[in-house]
Amino acid sequence: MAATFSIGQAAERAGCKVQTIRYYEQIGLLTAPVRSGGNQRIFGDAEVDRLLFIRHARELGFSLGAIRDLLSLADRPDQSCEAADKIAQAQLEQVERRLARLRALKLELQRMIAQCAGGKIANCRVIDALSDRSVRAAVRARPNPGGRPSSDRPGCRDDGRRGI
Amino acid sequence: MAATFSIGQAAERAGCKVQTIRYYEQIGLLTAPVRSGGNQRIFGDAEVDRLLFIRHARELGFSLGAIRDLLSLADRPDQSCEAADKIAQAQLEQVERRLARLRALKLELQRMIAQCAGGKIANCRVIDALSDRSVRAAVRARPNPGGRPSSDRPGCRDDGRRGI
DNA sequence: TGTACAAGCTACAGTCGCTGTAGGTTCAAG
DNA sequence: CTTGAACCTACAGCGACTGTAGCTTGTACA
Repeated sequence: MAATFSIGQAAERAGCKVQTIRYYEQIGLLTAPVRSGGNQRIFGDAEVDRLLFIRHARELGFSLGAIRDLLSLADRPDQSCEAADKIAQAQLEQVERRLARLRALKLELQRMIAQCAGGKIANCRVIDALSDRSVRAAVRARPNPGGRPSSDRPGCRDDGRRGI
Repeated sequence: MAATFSIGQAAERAGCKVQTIRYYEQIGLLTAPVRSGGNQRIFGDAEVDRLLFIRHARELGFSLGAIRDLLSLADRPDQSCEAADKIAQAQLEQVERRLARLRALKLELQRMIAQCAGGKIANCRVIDALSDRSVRAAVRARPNPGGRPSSDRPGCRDDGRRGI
């Protein structure tokens, strides 16, 4: 006999809020589940899996629109996966652009902090650090703006799942 | 003689919308510029630089609050470093967390794409990867052991709104 | 100098992806 | 049977824009 879950249990499994599930249902990303006699939602494994898929994709930065596309692709298993690949590729490119910029900013912040050893912020260049020109310079100065497979640790930590 | 720009020209230079500039002024991120006789805003190089800074920082995922802090570093170059150093340090930590997070995302996206060898959806590893429990755990696993999904950052689609 | 039309102005509503609250109902443990 | 947690709907609010309405200003060309 198949497992069933209340909305609270489903939320716990997916690592999201109860309201988020209701919101996904409301916008049609999840189909409305069956209800109990007392009008409470009852989720099965399939629904929870779909929810997990959505949450995971959100954590990877996919928009709900992109997730809707991915889900509809997954619903038609005979088609080519070219479209899914395209979506993931676009996401990867965006991530790489952000990485390059962030690395430049990190260098600049480190430089500032090092310079700033108890004195004045005489030549603070935060703004320069992020102006188009200097970012391009900083990225160019570094040999690897997103090319080689780096040896970065994958198990890095972040206190918030949102924000990048 | 210093260059001046209309709001439209400033927007073009910063790569944002006219309304966005007015919004930044409204919330006090940009100081109100001088106006022409006909009440139209006139921007100088300094204002455009500041605007560029805001846009790049936004692209890096900083909130407007954090950007306000970063700007305050640049705005008070004569002050003692102590307060500024704190802000820079906090921002650096945030940058490092974002970098770590982005590296993990990049690896996973690369892995997904590498395995999607242009077949059919039925074998599409992109969709698989998003459904895979172990992968999901690896990405999500940044510390949230208390159970509650971290809600310290309100969700909005500042990420992923372009490019996917 | 007149005129057309692009670009500016203010004010306000809508968007995305949630999150919170109010006020009521249902369920399960004691 | 009671209590209190969890559920329900409906709606407001957030951050960071984005769009629209209805008006005014600037400018290029005849």
